[in-house]
Amino acid sequence: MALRAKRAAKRRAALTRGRILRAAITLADRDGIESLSMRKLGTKLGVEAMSLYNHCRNKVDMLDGMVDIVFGEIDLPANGADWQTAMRKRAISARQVLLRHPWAIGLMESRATPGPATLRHHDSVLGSLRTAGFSVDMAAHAYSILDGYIYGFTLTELALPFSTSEGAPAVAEMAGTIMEGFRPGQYPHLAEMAVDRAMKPDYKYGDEFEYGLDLILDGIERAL
Amino acid sequence: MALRAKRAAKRRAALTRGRILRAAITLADRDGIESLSMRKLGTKLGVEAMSLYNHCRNKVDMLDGMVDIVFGEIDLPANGADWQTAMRKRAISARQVLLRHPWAIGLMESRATPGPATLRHHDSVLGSLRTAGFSVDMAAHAYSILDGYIYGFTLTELALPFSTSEGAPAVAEMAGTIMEGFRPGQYPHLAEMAVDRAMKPDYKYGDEFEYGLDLILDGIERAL
DNA sequence: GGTCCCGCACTTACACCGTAAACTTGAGGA
DNA sequence: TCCTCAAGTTTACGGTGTAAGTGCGGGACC
Repeated sequence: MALRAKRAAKRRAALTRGRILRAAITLADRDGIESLSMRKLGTKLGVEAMSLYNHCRNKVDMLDGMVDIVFGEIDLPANGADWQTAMRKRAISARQVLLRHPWAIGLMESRATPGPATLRHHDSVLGSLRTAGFSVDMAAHAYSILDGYIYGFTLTELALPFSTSEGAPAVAEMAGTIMEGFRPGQYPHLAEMAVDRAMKPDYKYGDEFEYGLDLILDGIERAL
Repeated sequence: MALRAKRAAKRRAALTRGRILRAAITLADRDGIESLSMRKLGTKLGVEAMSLYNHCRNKVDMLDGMVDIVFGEIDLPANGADWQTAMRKRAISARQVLLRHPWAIGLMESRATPGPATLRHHDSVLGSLRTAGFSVDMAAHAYSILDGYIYGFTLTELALPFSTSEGAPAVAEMAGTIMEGFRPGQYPHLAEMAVDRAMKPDYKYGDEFEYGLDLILDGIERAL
């Protein structure tokens, strides 16, 4: 009866696996994954750390859940479009999601058990390719190369010592200070690259992404 | 004078940044990076944890050093060969090194300060491309796409729930048990892929690597 | 309405972590 | 011989994940 009202009247909304995971993602986005602890997460939810263990088997299980939510944020390939535009949109969405949650890509390494959103995503991508006429082998090739590129590019991008959103001034400065420490001519090609590109005022490494993506999509089409 | 002999006569060989880093890499390779602690590393070297801080500013500095050593293990592109074979060999070497040190790829994400071996490697690759006639822009494109693919593919490969060396039986079994939990037809394309490929006795995901690599190399050549 | 049960949050405790700060020690140079 | 100083040790502190036990409050039954 007034069960709902009573629940709401309790000092805090009911703790839930979903609520925990969402709060954990928010915290990880803001402060980085290495600073995410059960105690801090509990505090944020107005609860003791140990209460979280009523909803997550352990921290690893929680991280699994977080990764699966992130995967769920990636756009699934649209059904109607041709495979190239479908894969292109999916790749761009995936990169955006991974940039939004920089910790997620580093976690993938150790996630052994894919969650439902992850599986649904994979199934949907494979379905899109098969519908477009890809053989099973060719779909596997295409998926492998595309996902490899998406993850790897974004990983590299995140490793760069500046936030992608602030952009050019930061990287120019950074490249400058890094190069200062060298003997002149020690890394000539690196220096050339820095002067010609990285230190230009409108340089954004992220712009490279679509160049490589299109090169790969062309290559796949030709291989069909 | 007999300084050398005296040093050697001390109960243990002198502690050195290099010796620490090599021991840390061995430990990380064996037990995983998350289990590498200063105390365990000290014990392995016959020394207290705090002694390590005489040679490494802190743990992050030590991890930086480890990553740089790993980078140094990757073959530099040979000078004489044409750029395609040079890049091909480098990519294959990089994948092998990263598989040997699975923790390294996850660490790259947060390394802000590249070490000397890392810089030398980048400079050498860029030099190889520029010598082959690539423009600065085209060299940047090629490097970005190749490295993205190498890291991403290897990351994906490491995320698979089986060691690449043991190969087919493990993944077949794994794919089987994962699929068991689903409603039939829930992930039809995933199931098709599993049956057609992953559960075949001689399936190795690693074989995909060179397919994608060659597709990318072809694409780059055509873009020249 | 009274009773019981049990889910869920809490408390306590433990082993481990990175590292700051103060100490000991032993060899090299003056 | 004494001083200096680099390099290893000891101690300590605040943090971590989580096992184990406690207690409360609402829902379900008699």
